[in-house]
Amino acid sequence: MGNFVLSKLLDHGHDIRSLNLPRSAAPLHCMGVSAGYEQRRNEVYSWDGMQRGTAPFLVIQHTTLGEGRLDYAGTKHRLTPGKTMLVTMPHAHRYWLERGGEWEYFWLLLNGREALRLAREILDNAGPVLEPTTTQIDRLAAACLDLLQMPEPSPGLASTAAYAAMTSLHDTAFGSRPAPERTLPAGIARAVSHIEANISAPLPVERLAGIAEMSRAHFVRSFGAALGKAPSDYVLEKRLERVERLLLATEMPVAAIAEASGFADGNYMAKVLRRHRKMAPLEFRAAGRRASL
DNA sequence: ATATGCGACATCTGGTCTCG
DNA sequence: CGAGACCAGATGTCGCATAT
Repeated sequence: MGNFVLSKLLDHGHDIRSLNLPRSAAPLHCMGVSAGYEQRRNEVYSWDGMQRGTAPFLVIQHTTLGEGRLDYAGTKHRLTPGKTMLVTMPHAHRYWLERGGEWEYFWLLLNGREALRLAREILDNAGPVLEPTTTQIDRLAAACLDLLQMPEPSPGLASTAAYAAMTSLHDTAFGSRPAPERTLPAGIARAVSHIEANISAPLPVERLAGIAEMSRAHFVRSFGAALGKAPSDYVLEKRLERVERLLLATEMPVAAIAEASGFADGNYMAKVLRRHRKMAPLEFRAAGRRASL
């Protein structure tokens, strides 16, 4: 009967660690910021989800002993051993230790768009309190231990640990059930289908926001929450997919492909392709042809 | 409580141009 | 056709205000 990694974490003893990583030139969207393993007893311990700034992040806290309390938008939960709490900030919730109580847990603090997107999906589906299987707990504990013990922290390693934690929670919340058809908010869905239908036309964010009937700032926020990436990134990906298809499936010249894919000219298209695929257009065409022989 | 709008900001990118 | 320098304008964010 497992929990091998969990016991290693318990052996590791109480500890807290914050990683102060430099801002990367190529941002990772699921990032571990800090982690810890602690015991609280007979003390005042309370966190309010509205009082922790406005920069969004999320906390995963898994109880190993004792009991914590969570008030999540009016619903009260008991956090007993084996239960994992997932909360995002800012949000109307509070978690605390009852007077005279005892609470032992390990926790991870993450940020990044993808981490928040996953958290939102999990919260929508399963709520803020999860009961992972033994294996899933071990995966969480391993991620926590990784963040605590990482000898030379780097954005990549911190992201790997954070992703491991989120995917464990994902499995807890969704298991192997088939995905329920994704329902995007109506405005975002309108914008997305407009993008797909008009990929060869200019698609400035301002106009997409108009189609979604939102302000530009709010549109970018909602789009990121729903799809895990910025609108311009999404558009660029769609354009690139089209460019690649046309390069491989047709003999169209570069300039024509650029126009058909929404790029102003072949020159710029080549620059983008090079940045994302490390290949010039005709090089990509040749390489693809070679690979399919 | 939550969703949305507003305006300012620093940063990034699309598009142009030159050259090989 | 492709690489690279350049920069106005576009983009993503933030803190805060307002609406539902």
